[in-house]
Amino acid sequence: MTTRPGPRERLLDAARELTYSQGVHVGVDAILKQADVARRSLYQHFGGKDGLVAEVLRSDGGLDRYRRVMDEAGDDPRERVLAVFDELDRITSQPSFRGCRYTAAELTLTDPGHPAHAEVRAFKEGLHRLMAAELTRHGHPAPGAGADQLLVLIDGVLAHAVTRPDARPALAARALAEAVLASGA
Amino acid sequence: MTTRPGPRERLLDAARELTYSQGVHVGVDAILKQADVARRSLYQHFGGKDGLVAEVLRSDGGLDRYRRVMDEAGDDPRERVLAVFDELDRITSQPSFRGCRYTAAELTLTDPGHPAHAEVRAFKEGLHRLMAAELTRHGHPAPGAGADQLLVLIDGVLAHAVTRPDARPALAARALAEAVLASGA
DNA sequence: AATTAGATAGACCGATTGATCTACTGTCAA
DNA sequence: TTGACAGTAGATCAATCGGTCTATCTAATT
Repeated sequence: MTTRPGPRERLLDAARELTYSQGVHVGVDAILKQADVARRSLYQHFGGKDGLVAEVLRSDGGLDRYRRVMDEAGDDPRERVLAVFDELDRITSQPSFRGCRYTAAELTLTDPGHPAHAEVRAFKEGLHRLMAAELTRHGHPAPGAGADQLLVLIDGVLAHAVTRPDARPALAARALAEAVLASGA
Repeated sequence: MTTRPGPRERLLDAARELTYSQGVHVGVDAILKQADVARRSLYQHFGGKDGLVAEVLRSDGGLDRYRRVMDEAGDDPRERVLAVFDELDRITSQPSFRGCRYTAAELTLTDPGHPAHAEVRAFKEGLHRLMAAELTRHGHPAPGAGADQLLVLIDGVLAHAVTRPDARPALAARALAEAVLASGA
């Protein structure tokens, strides 16, 4: 049998799910109820709701997902980058898709001092490094600028698909990603 | 002297400013205070906070801004489209920039029945028509798909610039917009 | 001058927010 | 057995939320 995860893990899992489906403004009560955890445990482990939300973003493993998708696409940098947009098309086509967790946190949390902002920035910087590395291997003349373009495309897909998923923005972006890759022919 | 606008206009102005700088979760009290309007007037004119927020989006005139920017760029469709991204670069470089009002509303308001969602959709559909018209004049072989690409770029710029404004995402997107325009050579 | 509609001021409501607190339970090690 | 500790359960707190209410005032219409 599988041992039930500890309160800390249960809190993270519940918060991860609820903050995505309901937004970061879910009540603490709802998270506690779904995690089946005592109120005190939340403040013991994370100091408060802000700390929990930030830790959800930090431990989300979003970068690993991108890495895995690219690794499954093989060795060719071109195929690896394009595979990201194929995956985005799958993700944004699901009914449960509700936008990018990081962008949503950035736009929803008004307070500039909220610890979540640092996690969002760290994530996007990490993604930038990831893409720049691929472009470097591909022989792109300006991997940094090219990665900026890819990030705009990714964020654009995730933002636009919330309102107009039927437009299949990931496919539209895929074609433009080919243009980015063509820069380093 | 200029006559003071009526309560309805003052409410819209205050809500427009506060929902952008503080997010749509600003309290009704803050809006009433800044508008210097009685509580009752809000419910008389808009039925409630939801109605006010939706009307702010509907009456924002965002499409007119895009039209104006393009008109000031002259007649050439290519120049008109690229001018949009030059303007986006200016907007996203301002310290007061806090992201796209429509995307923020879409991501922040969890309730699918919120009247704001219809306004967001109407705005983006209108923008799509606007861009498709330019591409048609430009001789683009698939104006609808091309407009989808431009919208992804625009949303991407506005989403990405919140976290990484120094990357100048509008300039990165501008180069890709040229690729979109080149499709209809 | 009388009537009426719109605006103002502010008390008030129930619900919910995030957070703190005390008291109790179970487990494991010394 | 004792003590330490993490977790549970739940009362409780002040603050805030959106919304309704009554009462008063004002300005335009009749």
